[in-house]
Amino acid sequence: MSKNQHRSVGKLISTINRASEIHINNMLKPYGISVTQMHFLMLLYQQEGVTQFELSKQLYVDKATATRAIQNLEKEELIIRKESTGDRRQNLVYVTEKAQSLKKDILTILAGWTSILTEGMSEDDKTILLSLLHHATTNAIRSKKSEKGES
Amino acid sequence: MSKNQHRSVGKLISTINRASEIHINNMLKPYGISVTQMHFLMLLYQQEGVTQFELSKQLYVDKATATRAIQNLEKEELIIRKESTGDRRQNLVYVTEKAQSLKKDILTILAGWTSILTEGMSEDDKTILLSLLHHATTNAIRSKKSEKGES
DNA sequence: ACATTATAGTTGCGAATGCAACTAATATTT
DNA sequence: AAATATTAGTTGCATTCGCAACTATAATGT
Repeated sequence: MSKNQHRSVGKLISTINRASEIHINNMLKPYGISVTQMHFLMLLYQQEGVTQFELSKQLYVDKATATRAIQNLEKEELIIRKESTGDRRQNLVYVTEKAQSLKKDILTILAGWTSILTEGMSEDDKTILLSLLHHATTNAIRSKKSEKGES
Repeated sequence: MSKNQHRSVGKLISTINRASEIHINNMLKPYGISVTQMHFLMLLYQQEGVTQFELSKQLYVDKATATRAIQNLEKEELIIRKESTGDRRQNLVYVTEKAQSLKKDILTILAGWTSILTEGMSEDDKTILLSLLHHATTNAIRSKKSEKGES
């Protein structure tokens, strides 16, 4: 009765996240990129010429993390950076052809992990889970902002 | 239409987890412990005289992580380790009085964060979220095991 | 009983990340 | 237009974690 009684949302999420990182990092090893770098790539498949700061905001990571992730993606020749002509502080980021050719593989890896996580759930459950997680994410972000000097 | 289209379970969980760690670590700073160390403490509030390896299994973290977390908890005088008499390889871990006196605070911090995460959800939704996360956790752990040499 | 194997815990290492301090460029104020 | 403040990006630092190698004990096989 007392064992495993403590199953808070936070603890469960932490456990899932650790497993996710290990699994996806292993799957991505042949491509020379990490989970976080993959998430940057996913954003860049949808948007061209975004700044690093904008990417860090969309992923809710520190801009220093963005710098390093993007540096590695550039080293792997998956993206290129162009200094913005309008504002020379900004780097605009673009995916390369090589990244485009990897897109299908990456989507497969991501979908594979999602399907492992949701194995045994009904389609409705999957939808509900996504919706509730999105709700919780919004709450988490709002809290994070209000603890700083938000707007 | 294309913005924020990529909202995979894994990405949402990663975002929530990052916010969780930052928030709870900040709240725990006065106590000199981290989120992970808190999770160890939570287990130890329910069980006396458990081995480090057992604790690492219950939290699904590497045993090296357990070693370091428990070392720090010992440094903070929140737990003590006793070499098992039956098997001298094992360290049996016990919480101290000091840890007991912190229990209420820690539970409050944890509950506070959970209630931030679930703000605006109905009671039913909270139950469903916990249940689906537990389901996903089970899937994640099974996958992790089967990728090694499981049983 | 002795040799081999397995197990609990520790330590070194590399990778990742947030924070804070810094640089360079732009925006704002006076 | 000169001075000040803000912003994008980078870098140093401290912390954390998983993996792999190692030590010591214990369990198993012959």
